[in-house]
Amino acid sequence: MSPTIQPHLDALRNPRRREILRLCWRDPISAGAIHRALPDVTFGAVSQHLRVLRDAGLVAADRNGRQRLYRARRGAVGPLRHWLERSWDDALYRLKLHAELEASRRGPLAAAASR
Amino acid sequence: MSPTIQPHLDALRNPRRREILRLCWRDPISAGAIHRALPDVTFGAVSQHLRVLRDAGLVAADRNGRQRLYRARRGAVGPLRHWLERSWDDALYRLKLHAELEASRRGPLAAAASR
DNA sequence: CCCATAGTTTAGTTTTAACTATATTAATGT
DNA sequence: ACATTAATATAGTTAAAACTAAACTATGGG
Repeated sequence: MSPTIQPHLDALRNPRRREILRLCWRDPISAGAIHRALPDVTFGAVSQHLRVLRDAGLVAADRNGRQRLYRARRGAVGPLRHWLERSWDDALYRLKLHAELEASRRGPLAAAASR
Repeated sequence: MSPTIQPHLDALRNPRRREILRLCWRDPISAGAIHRALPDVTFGAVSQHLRVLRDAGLVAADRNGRQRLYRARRGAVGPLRHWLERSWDDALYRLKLHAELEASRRGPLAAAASR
């Protein structure tokens, strides 16, 4: 029912990883640059976060000489958004209510038939 | 920047809690009924999950005699959805590209002025 | 008041996440 | 080949999450 959102939720749950994802959202950025942007985390920790994000499919890396450029896979956030909409938002629920209301406006018989 | 999504992410990250939230999504349901619907979790654990969901504002409880009826606060999922859209989806990004494209169509000068 | 039912809370344990420090791999320049 | 830079991987530690079992609280019926 919720096929692949678990790793996405796990990845985005961590504020540090959200920050890292933001850092590579617009333009590709090297792991080292990310590390320098986050003063109080070791390089190793950053690399581990990047691995989680990569495993979740939220970022991708391209080799560029001896550094690795990370970029957010922007579309990868879509499924989570979609899941949120489908499963949890009240949009569908309201749609249903609206439909029933419409049906009842067309008269009791029509409303009963539509159920 | 992301004001209150942390507890929501923490709460929804756990599959068990997602299931519990689903159980009280449509109609109010007692804690005991939730427990009975989740065979391999103790009552205590269910109660703890409910507390997390309650603290996150995702469910509310009404007393009904000696039982407590839980119901999902459907609208509470909105902020998370909104945050996802604003922060992470590529919609804004595409909107920006689209605007620049439009500007460039109106001629180089207009495009330059719009920047 | 006493007992049963419905839930919550607490204490303690196990599992998992996040981190540091260190070792290791891979690419480049000399 | 060797040293340097950029990054990943691993081992071990600490902190947080999830769970169980048992104690506790509150409500309603006799």
